[in-house]
Amino acid sequence: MVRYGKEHKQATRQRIIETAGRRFKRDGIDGSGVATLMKDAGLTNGAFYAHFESKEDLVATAVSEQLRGQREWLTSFEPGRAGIEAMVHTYLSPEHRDNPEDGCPSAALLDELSRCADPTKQAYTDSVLGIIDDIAARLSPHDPQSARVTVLSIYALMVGTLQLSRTLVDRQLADDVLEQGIRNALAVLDAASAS
Amino acid sequence: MVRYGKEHKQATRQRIIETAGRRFKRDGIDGSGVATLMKDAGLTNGAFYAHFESKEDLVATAVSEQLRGQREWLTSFEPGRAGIEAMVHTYLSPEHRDNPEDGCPSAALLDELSRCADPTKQAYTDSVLGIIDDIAARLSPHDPQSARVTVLSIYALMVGTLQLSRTLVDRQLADDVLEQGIRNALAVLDAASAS
DNA sequence: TGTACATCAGTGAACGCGCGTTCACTGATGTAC
DNA sequence: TGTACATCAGTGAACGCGCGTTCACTGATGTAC
Repeated sequence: MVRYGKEHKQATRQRIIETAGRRFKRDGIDGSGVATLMKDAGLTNGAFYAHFESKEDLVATAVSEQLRGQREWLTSFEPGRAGIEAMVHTYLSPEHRDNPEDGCPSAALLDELSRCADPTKQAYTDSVLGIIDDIAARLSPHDPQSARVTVLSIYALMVGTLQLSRTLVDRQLADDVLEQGIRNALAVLDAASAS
Repeated sequence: MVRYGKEHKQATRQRIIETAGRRFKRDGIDGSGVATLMKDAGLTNGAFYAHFESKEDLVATAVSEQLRGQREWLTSFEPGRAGIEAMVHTYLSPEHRDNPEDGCPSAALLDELSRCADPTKQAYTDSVLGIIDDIAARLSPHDPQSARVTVLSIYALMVGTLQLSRTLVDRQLADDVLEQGIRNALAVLDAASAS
Protein backbone atom coordinates (compact mmCIF):
# COMPACT_ATOMS: atom_id res chain seq x y z
CA MET A 1 0.00 0.00 0.00
CA VAL A 2 1.47 3.31 -1.09
CA ARG A 3 1.79 5.86 1.68
CA TYR A 4 0.97 9.43 0.72
CA GLY A 5 1.31 12.79 2.42
CA LYS A 6 -1.05 14.29 4.92
CA GLU A 7 -3.48 15.50 2.26
CA HIS A 8 -4.07 11.95 1.04
CA LYS A 9 -6.51 10.85 3.74
CA GLN A 10 -8.48 14.05 3.34
CA ALA A 11 -8.66 13.43 -0.41
CA THR A 12 -9.90 9.87 0.20
CA ARG A 13 -12.52 11.15 2.64
CA GLN A 14 -13.65 13.71 0.08
CA ARG A 15 -13.87 11.03 -2.60
CA ILE A 16 -16.09 8.88 -0.37
CA ILE A 17 -18.32 11.87 0.42
CA GLU A 18 -18.79 12.69 -3.24
CA THR A 19 -19.38 9.20 -4.59
CA ALA A 20 -21.69 8.46 -1.65
CA GLY A 21 -23.70 11.60 -2.38
CA ARG A 22 -24.32 10.39 -5.92
CA ARG A 23 -25.14 6.85 -4.78
CA PHE A 24 -27.60 8.08 -2.14
CA LYS A 25 -29.40 10.20 -4.75
CA ARG A 26 -29.61 7.23 -7.09
CA ASP A 27 -30.53 4.37 -4.74
CA GLY A 28 -31.70 6.16 -1.60
CA ILE A 29 -30.08 6.18 1.84
CA ASP A 30 -31.47 2.84 3.03
CA GLY A 31 -30.80 1.47 -0.45
CA SER A 32 -27.05 2.18 -0.27
CA GLY A 33 -24.95 -0.16 1.90
CA VAL A 34 -21.61 0.82 3.42
CA ALA A 35 -19.74 -1.87 1.44
CA THR A 36 -21.21 -0.53 -1.83
CA LEU A 37 -20.42 3.07 -0.89
CA MET A 38 -16.80 2.14 -0.21
CA LYS A 39 -16.51 0.10 -3.39
CA ASP A 40 -17.74 3.15 -5.31
CA ALA A 41 -14.77 5.03 -3.88
CA GLY A 42 -12.37 2.19 -4.77
CA LEU A 43 -11.98 0.97 -1.17
CA THR A 44 -13.11 -1.91 1.01
CA ASN A 45 -15.71 -1.76 3.77
CA GLY A 46 -13.23 -1.89 6.64
CA ALA A 47 -11.73 1.53 5.93
CA PHE A 48 -15.07 3.26 6.37
CA TYR A 49 -14.76 3.81 10.13
CA ALA A 50 -11.36 5.43 9.78
CA HIS A 51 -13.21 8.26 8.02
CA PHE A 52 -16.67 8.42 9.60
CA GLU A 53 -18.21 7.70 12.98
CA SER A 54 -21.18 5.92 11.46
CA LYS A 55 -23.25 5.68 8.29
CA GLU A 56 -25.51 8.40 9.70
CA ASP A 57 -22.43 10.64 10.02
CA LEU A 58 -21.66 10.09 6.33
CA VAL A 59 -25.27 10.78 5.39
CA ALA A 60 -25.20 14.15 7.15
CA THR A 61 -21.81 15.00 5.62
CA ALA A 62 -22.69 13.85 2.10
CA VAL A 63 -26.02 15.68 2.09
CA SER A 64 -24.32 18.88 3.25
CA GLU A 65 -21.71 18.47 0.55
CA GLN A 66 -24.39 17.88 -2.09
CA LEU A 67 -26.18 21.03 -1.00
CA ARG A 68 -22.90 22.96 -1.12
CA GLY A 69 -22.57 21.78 -4.73
CA GLN A 70 -26.12 22.83 -5.44
CA ARG A 71 -25.40 26.25 -3.97
CA GLU A 72 -22.54 26.70 -6.39
CA TRP A 73 -24.73 25.61 -9.24
CA LEU A 74 -27.48 28.02 -8.23
CA THR A 75 -25.13 30.97 -7.91
CA SER A 76 -23.70 30.24 -11.36
CA PHE A 77 -26.81 31.85 -12.81
CA GLU A 78 -26.77 35.62 -13.20
CA PRO A 79 -28.59 37.57 -10.49
CA GLY A 80 -31.99 39.03 -11.25
CA ARG A 81 -35.15 37.78 -12.83
CA ALA A 82 -33.58 36.40 -16.03
CA GLY A 83 -31.13 34.27 -14.08
CA ILE A 84 -33.84 32.94 -11.80
CA GLU A 85 -35.96 32.07 -14.80
CA ALA A 86 -33.10 30.15 -16.40
CA MET A 87 -32.49 28.36 -13.11
CA VAL A 88 -36.12 27.30 -12.76
CA HIS A 89 -36.13 25.99 -16.33
CA THR A 90 -32.99 23.96 -15.71
CA TYR A 91 -34.22 22.62 -12.38
CA LEU A 92 -37.59 21.58 -13.77
CA SER A 93 -36.17 19.99 -16.92
CA PRO A 94 -36.58 16.41 -18.17
CA GLU A 95 -32.78 16.08 -17.94
CA HIS A 96 -32.78 16.83 -14.24
CA ARG A 97 -35.74 14.51 -13.71
CA ASP A 98 -34.06 11.65 -15.53
CA ASN A 99 -30.67 11.97 -13.80
CA PRO A 100 -31.27 12.13 -10.06
CA GLU A 101 -27.67 11.10 -9.28
CA ASP A 102 -26.46 14.40 -10.81
CA GLY A 103 -29.27 16.46 -9.37
CA CYS A 104 -30.88 18.01 -6.35
CA PRO A 105 -30.39 16.08 -3.10
CA SER A 106 -33.67 17.42 -1.73
CA ALA A 107 -35.67 16.07 -4.63
CA ALA A 108 -33.97 12.69 -4.30
CA LEU A 109 -33.92 12.32 -0.53
CA LEU A 110 -36.21 14.75 1.26
CA ASP A 111 -38.68 12.26 2.69
CA GLU A 112 -35.95 9.86 3.75
CA LEU A 113 -34.21 12.80 5.43
CA SER A 114 -37.40 13.70 7.26
CA ARG A 115 -37.13 10.30 9.00
CA CYS A 116 -33.46 10.73 9.95
CA ALA A 117 -32.18 11.60 13.42
CA ASP A 118 -32.06 15.23 14.49
CA PRO A 119 -28.33 15.84 13.88
CA THR A 120 -28.79 14.81 10.25
CA LYS A 121 -31.87 17.03 9.88
CA GLN A 122 -29.93 19.84 11.53
CA ALA A 123 -27.12 19.45 8.99
CA TYR A 124 -29.69 19.52 6.21
CA THR A 125 -31.38 22.60 7.65
CA ASP A 126 -28.11 24.51 8.02
CA SER A 127 -26.99 23.68 4.50
CA VAL A 128 -30.29 24.39 2.83
CA LEU A 129 -30.53 27.74 4.60
CA GLY A 130 -27.07 28.51 3.29
CA ILE A 131 -28.43 28.11 -0.22
CA ILE A 132 -31.68 29.89 0.44
CA ASP A 133 -30.12 32.92 2.11
CA ASP A 134 -27.68 33.17 -0.77
CA ILE A 135 -30.52 33.29 -3.28
CA ALA A 136 -32.59 35.59 -1.09
CA ALA A 137 -29.73 38.05 -0.87
CA ARG A 138 -29.37 38.12 -4.65
CA LEU A 139 -33.08 38.37 -5.20
CA SER A 140 -33.90 40.98 -2.61
CA PRO A 141 -30.67 42.67 -1.43
CA HIS A 142 -32.51 45.15 0.79
CA ASP A 143 -34.63 42.65 2.71
CA PRO A 144 -33.13 39.16 2.44
CA GLN A 145 -34.75 38.08 5.71
CA SER A 146 -38.32 38.39 4.42
CA ALA A 147 -37.31 36.85 1.09
CA ARG A 148 -36.05 33.75 2.92
CA VAL A 149 -39.45 32.12 3.35
CA THR A 150 -40.48 33.04 -0.18
CA VAL A 151 -37.38 31.41 -1.64
CA LEU A 152 -37.79 28.35 0.61
CA SER A 153 -41.38 27.93 -0.53
CA ILE A 154 -40.38 28.15 -4.19
CA TYR A 155 -37.67 25.57 -3.52
CA ALA A 156 -40.33 23.31 -1.96
CA LEU A 157 -42.56 23.78 -4.99
CA MET A 158 -39.77 22.75 -7.34
CA VAL A 159 -38.74 19.77 -5.18
CA GLY A 160 -42.30 18.40 -5.04
CA THR A 161 -42.81 18.96 -8.75
CA LEU A 162 -39.62 17.12 -9.71
CA GLN A 163 -40.47 14.21 -7.40
CA LEU A 164 -43.95 13.88 -8.82
CA SER A 165 -42.62 14.05 -12.37
CA ARG A 166 -40.17 11.27 -11.51
CA THR A 167 -42.89 8.97 -10.22
CA LEU A 168 -45.60 9.42 -12.86
CA VAL A 169 -45.06 6.75 -15.50
CA ASP A 170 -47.05 8.67 -18.09
CA ARG A 171 -44.20 10.54 -19.78
CA GLN A 172 -46.36 13.18 -21.43
CA LEU A 173 -48.08 13.97 -18.15
CA ALA A 174 -44.74 14.06 -16.33
CA ASP A 175 -43.48 16.61 -18.86
CA ASP A 176 -46.65 18.68 -18.52
CA VAL A 177 -46.23 18.75 -14.74
CA LEU A 178 -42.70 20.12 -15.15
CA GLU A 179 -43.89 22.86 -17.48
CA GLN A 180 -46.76 23.82 -15.24
CA GLY A 181 -44.31 23.81 -12.32
CA ILE A 182 -42.14 26.34 -14.12
CA ARG A 183 -45.14 28.64 -14.62
CA ASN A 184 -46.17 28.25 -10.99
CA ALA A 185 -42.68 28.93 -9.63
CA LEU A 186 -42.37 32.10 -11.68
CA ALA A 187 -45.89 33.23 -10.74
CA VAL A 188 -45.08 32.82 -7.04
CA LEU A 189 -41.82 34.69 -7.56
CA ASP A 190 -43.57 37.57 -9.32
CA ALA A 191 -46.27 37.74 -6.67
CA ALA A 192 -43.58 38.04 -3.99
CA SER A 193 -41.66 40.69 -5.94
CA ALA A 194 -44.81 42.76 -6.42
CA SER A 195 -45.64 42.92 -2.73
CA MET B 1 -57.01 -21.47 15.27
CA VAL B 2 -60.59 -20.36 14.75
CA ARG B 3 -61.85 -20.89 11.24
CA TYR B 4 -64.05 -18.15 9.84
CA GLY B 5 -66.17 -17.77 6.75
CA LYS B 6 -65.01 -16.72 3.31
CA GLU B 7 -64.92 -13.02 4.19
CA HIS B 8 -62.33 -13.62 6.90
CA LYS B 9 -59.25 -13.90 4.70
CA GLN B 10 -60.26 -10.78 2.79
CA ALA B 11 -60.67 -8.93 6.09
CA THR B 12 -57.20 -10.05 7.20
CA ARG B 13 -55.73 -8.94 3.88
CA GLN B 14 -57.41 -5.57 4.26
CA ARG B 15 -56.05 -5.21 7.80
CA ILE B 16 -52.51 -5.90 6.58
CA ILE B 17 -52.91 -3.35 3.79
CA GLU B 18 -54.11 -0.66 6.17
CA THR B 19 -51.59 -1.18 8.98
CA ALA B 20 -48.80 -1.49 6.42
CA GLY B 21 -49.85 1.80 4.83
CA ARG B 22 -49.48 3.55 8.16
CA ARG B 23 -46.17 1.85 8.93
CA PHE B 24 -44.72 2.72 5.52
CA LYS B 25 -45.66 6.38 6.01
CA ARG B 26 -44.03 6.40 9.45
CA ASP B 27 -40.82 4.42 8.84
CA GLY B 28 -40.50 4.40 5.07
CA ILE B 29 -40.73 1.43 2.71
CA ASP B 30 -37.16 0.20 3.19
CA GLY B 31 -37.54 0.92 6.90
CA SER B 32 -40.49 -1.46 7.32
CA GLY B 33 -39.73 -5.20 7.35
CA VAL B 34 -42.25 -7.87 6.46
CA ALA B 35 -42.13 -9.39 9.97
CA THR B 36 -42.91 -5.98 11.50
CA LEU B 37 -45.71 -5.34 9.03
CA MET B 38 -47.31 -8.66 9.91
CA LYS B 39 -46.88 -8.14 13.64
CA ASP B 40 -48.67 -4.77 13.23
CA ALA B 41 -51.61 -6.74 11.83
CA GLY B 42 -51.45 -9.28 14.68
CA LEU B 43 -49.97 -12.06 12.55
CA THR B 44 -46.63 -13.80 12.05
CA ASN B 45 -44.31 -13.40 9.08
CA GLY B 46 -45.15 -16.76 7.48
CA ALA B 47 -48.70 -15.78 6.61
CA PHE B 48 -47.58 -12.88 4.46
CA TYR B 49 -47.21 -14.87 1.24
CA ALA B 50 -50.69 -16.30 1.53
CA HIS B 51 -51.89 -12.72 0.92
CA PHE B 52 -49.29 -11.08 -1.32
CA GLU B 53 -46.90 -12.15 -4.04
CA SER B 54 -44.05 -10.09 -2.62
CA LYS B 55 -43.30 -7.06 -0.48
CA GLU B 56 -43.33 -4.95 -3.64
CA ASP B 57 -46.86 -6.23 -4.33
CA LEU B 58 -47.95 -5.04 -0.86
CA VAL B 59 -46.25 -1.68 -1.40
CA ALA B 60 -48.20 -1.08 -4.60
CA THR B 61 -51.43 -2.24 -2.97
CA ALA B 62 -50.95 -0.27 0.26
CA VAL B 63 -50.01 2.94 -1.57
CA SER B 64 -53.08 2.63 -3.79
CA GLU B 65 -55.23 2.06 -0.71
CA GLN B 66 -53.70 5.07 1.03
CA LEU B 67 -54.43 7.22 -1.99
CA ARG B 68 -58.00 5.91 -2.06
CA GLY B 69 -58.31 7.06 1.54
CA GLN B 70 -56.86 10.42 0.64
CA ARG B 71 -59.35 10.71 -2.19
CA GLU B 72 -62.20 10.22 0.25
CA TRP B 73 -60.69 12.78 2.56
CA LEU B 74 -60.30 15.30 -0.24
CA THR B 75 -63.84 14.87 -1.49
CA SER B 76 -65.17 15.38 2.04
CA PHE B 77 -64.59 19.10 1.54
CA GLU B 78 -67.38 21.05 -0.15
CA PRO B 79 -66.84 21.78 -3.85
CA GLY B 80 -65.77 25.24 -4.89
CA ARG B 81 -63.20 27.73 -3.76
CA ALA B 82 -64.11 27.69 -0.03
CA GLY B 83 -63.74 23.93 0.16
CA ILE B 84 -60.41 23.98 -1.64
CA GLU B 85 -59.18 26.66 0.69
CA ALA B 86 -60.13 24.61 3.74
CA MET B 87 -58.46 21.57 2.22
CA VAL B 88 -55.20 23.42 1.56
CA HIS B 89 -55.20 24.75 5.13
CA THR B 90 -55.70 21.26 6.53
CA TYR B 91 -53.09 19.70 4.26
CA LEU B 92 -50.47 22.31 5.07
CA SER B 93 -51.11 22.27 8.82
CA PRO B 94 -48.64 21.53 11.64
CA GLU B 95 -50.89 18.60 12.63
CA HIS B 96 -50.45 16.96 9.22
CA ARG B 97 -46.73 17.67 9.27
CA ASP B 98 -46.31 16.12 12.71
CA ASN B 99 -48.35 12.97 12.03
CA PRO B 100 -47.12 11.45 8.79
CA GLU B 101 -48.61 8.04 9.64
CA ASP B 102 -52.09 9.57 9.41
CA GLY B 103 -51.29 11.72 6.43
CA CYS B 104 -50.55 11.95 2.74
CA PRO B 105 -48.70 8.96 1.28
CA SER B 106 -47.11 11.14 -1.38
CA ALA B 107 -45.56 13.48 1.17
CA ALA B 108 -44.25 10.50 3.15
CA LEU B 109 -43.06 8.28 0.33
CA LEU B 110 -42.77 10.06 -3.01
CA ASP B 111 -39.02 9.86 -3.43
CA GLU B 112 -38.89 6.25 -2.30
CA LEU B 113 -41.68 5.52 -4.79
CA SER B 114 -39.70 7.21 -7.56
CA ARG B 115 -37.07 4.48 -7.05
CA CYS B 116 -39.57 1.60 -7.10
CA ALA B 117 -40.15 -0.75 -10.03
CA ASP B 118 -42.49 0.30 -12.83
CA PRO B 119 -45.56 -1.70 -11.72
CA THR B 120 -45.46 0.10 -8.35
CA LYS B 121 -45.05 3.49 -10.02
CA GLN B 122 -47.89 2.56 -12.37
CA ALA B 123 -50.14 1.77 -9.40
CA TYR B 124 -49.18 5.10 -7.86
CA THR B 125 -49.84 6.95 -11.11
CA ASP B 126 -53.26 5.36 -11.58
CA SER B 127 -54.34 6.08 -8.03
CA VAL B 128 -53.07 9.63 -7.91
CA LEU B 129 -54.80 10.41 -11.21
CA GLY B 130 -57.99 9.05 -9.65
CA ILE B 131 -57.69 11.72 -6.99
CA ILE B 132 -56.59 14.47 -9.31
CA ASP B 133 -59.33 13.90 -11.88
CA ASP B 134 -61.87 13.86 -9.07
CA ILE B 135 -60.71 17.25 -7.85
CA ALA B 136 -60.37 18.61 -11.36
CA ALA B 137 -63.97 17.64 -12.13
CA ARG B 138 -65.20 19.42 -9.03
CA LEU B 139 -63.07 22.48 -9.68
CA SER B 140 -63.68 22.87 -13.37
CA PRO B 141 -66.72 20.77 -14.38
CA HIS B 142 -66.66 22.04 -17.97
CA ASP B 143 -63.02 21.33 -18.72
CA PRO B 144 -61.65 18.76 -16.28
CA GLN B 145 -58.97 17.63 -18.71
CA SER B 146 -57.13 20.95 -18.76
CA ALA B 147 -57.56 21.32 -15.00
CA ARG B 148 -55.75 18.00 -14.49
CA VAL B 149 -52.23 19.39 -14.84
CA THR B 150 -53.10 22.42 -12.74
CA VAL B 151 -54.39 20.27 -9.91
CA LEU B 152 -51.41 17.92 -10.18
CA SER B 153 -49.02 20.85 -9.95
CA ILE B 154 -50.77 22.22 -6.86
CA TYR B 155 -50.59 18.74 -5.34
CA ALA B 156 -46.84 18.70 -6.05
CA LEU B 157 -46.47 22.12 -4.45
CA MET B 158 -48.21 20.92 -1.29
CA VAL B 159 -46.25 17.65 -1.16
CA GLY B 160 -42.89 19.42 -1.45
CA THR B 161 -43.88 22.04 1.11
CA LEU B 162 -44.95 19.46 3.68
CA GLN B 163 -41.77 17.44 3.16
CA LEU B 164 -39.58 20.49 3.60
CA SER B 165 -41.48 21.54 6.70
CA ARG B 166 -40.95 18.05 8.13
CA THR B 167 -37.21 18.19 7.62
CA LEU B 168 -36.39 21.72 8.82
CA VAL B 169 -35.55 21.48 12.51
CA ASP B 170 -36.23 25.19 13.07
CA ARG B 171 -39.87 24.99 14.13
CA GLN B 172 -40.72 28.64 13.48
CA LEU B 173 -39.26 28.43 9.99
CA ALA B 174 -41.09 25.16 9.35
CA ASP B 175 -44.36 26.84 10.34
CA ASP B 176 -43.62 29.86 8.15
CA VAL B 177 -42.98 27.57 5.17
CA LEU B 178 -46.39 25.95 5.65
CA GLU B 179 -48.13 29.33 5.76
CA GLN B 180 -46.31 30.59 2.70
CA GLY B 181 -47.18 27.29 0.98
CA ILE B 182 -50.87 27.93 1.64
CA ARG B 183 -50.62 31.38 0.04
CA ASN B 184 -48.72 29.97 -2.93
CA ALA B 185 -51.18 27.12 -3.50
CA LEU B 186 -54.13 29.49 -3.48
CA ALA B 187 -52.33 31.97 -5.72
CA VAL B 188 -51.65 29.24 -8.28
CA LEU B 189 -55.26 28.11 -8.03
CA ASP B 190 -56.57 31.64 -8.61
CA ALA B 191 -54.19 32.17 -11.52
CA ALA B 192 -55.52 29.01 -13.15
CA SER B 193 -59.15 29.95 -12.51
CA ALA B 194 -58.63 33.39 -14.04
CA SER B 195 -57.23 32.08 -17.31
C1' DT C 1 24.18 5.73 1.99
C1' DG C 2 22.14 1.69 4.56
C1' DT C 3 19.26 -0.47 8.07
C1' DA C 4 15.69 -0.77 11.82
C1' DC C 5 11.57 1.04 13.21
C1' DA C 6 7.16 3.56 14.26
C1' DT C 7 3.28 5.18 11.65
C1' DC C 8 -1.18 4.59 9.87
C1' DA C 9 -4.38 4.18 5.61
C1' DG C 10 -6.39 0.48 4.09
C1' DT C 11 -7.55 -4.86 4.02
C1' DG C 12 -10.66 -8.48 4.60
C1' DA C 13 -12.73 -11.70 7.68
C1' DA C 14 -15.88 -11.89 11.20
C1' DC C 15 -19.66 -10.24 14.59
C1' DG C 16 -24.80 -10.44 15.49
C1' DC C 17 -28.83 -9.08 13.32
C1' DG C 18 -32.82 -8.38 10.36
C1' DC C 19 -33.98 -8.79 5.68
C1' DG C 20 -37.43 -11.17 2.03
C1' DT C 21 -38.92 -15.60 1.20
C1' DT C 22 -40.04 -20.75 1.72
C1' DC C 23 -42.14 -24.62 3.71
C1' DA C 24 -43.58 -28.50 6.72
C1' DC C 25 -46.77 -28.35 10.02
C1' DT C 26 -51.00 -27.11 13.19
C1' DG C 27 -55.58 -27.09 14.48
C1' DA C 28 -60.34 -25.33 14.28
C1' DT C 29 -63.61 -25.64 10.87
C1' DG C 30 -67.79 -27.22 7.89
C1' DT C 31 -69.08 -31.39 5.56
C1' DA C 32 -70.00 -36.40 4.68
C1' DC C 33 -71.70 -40.41 6.36
C1' DT D 1 -76.69 -36.85 17.03
C1' DG D 2 -71.84 -38.67 16.57
C1' DT D 3 -67.51 -39.56 14.19
C1' DA D 4 -63.98 -39.22 10.41
C1' DC D 5 -62.14 -36.28 7.23
C1' DA D 6 -60.68 -32.58 3.84
C1' DT D 7 -59.88 -27.69 4.02
C1' DC D 8 -56.93 -23.88 4.59
C1' DA D 9 -55.58 -19.53 7.38
C1' DG D 10 -52.04 -19.05 10.08
C1' DT D 11 -47.53 -20.70 12.68
C1' DG D 12 -42.77 -20.57 13.39
C1' DA D 13 -38.36 -22.31 12.11
C1' DA D 14 -35.22 -22.06 8.60
C1' DC D 15 -32.95 -20.46 4.02
C1' DG D 16 -29.16 -17.43 2.08
C1' DC D 17 -28.01 -12.80 2.07
C1' DG D 18 -26.60 -8.09 3.03
C1' DC D 19 -26.71 -4.93 6.72
C1' DG D 20 -23.69 -1.69 10.02
C1' DT D 21 -19.82 -2.29 12.69
C1' DT D 22 -15.36 -4.21 14.76
C1' DC D 23 -10.72 -5.64 14.72
C1' DA D 24 -6.31 -8.09 14.04
C1' DC D 25 -3.44 -7.53 10.51
C1' DT D 26 -0.64 -5.70 6.21
C1' DG D 27 2.76 -3.18 4.06
C1' DA D 28 4.65 1.10 2.05
C1' DT D 29 6.13 5.08 4.14
C1' DG D 30 9.24 8.90 6.32
C1' DT D 31 12.39 9.10 10.11
C1' DA D 32 16.21 7.87 13.33
C1' DC D 33 20.58 6.28 13.75
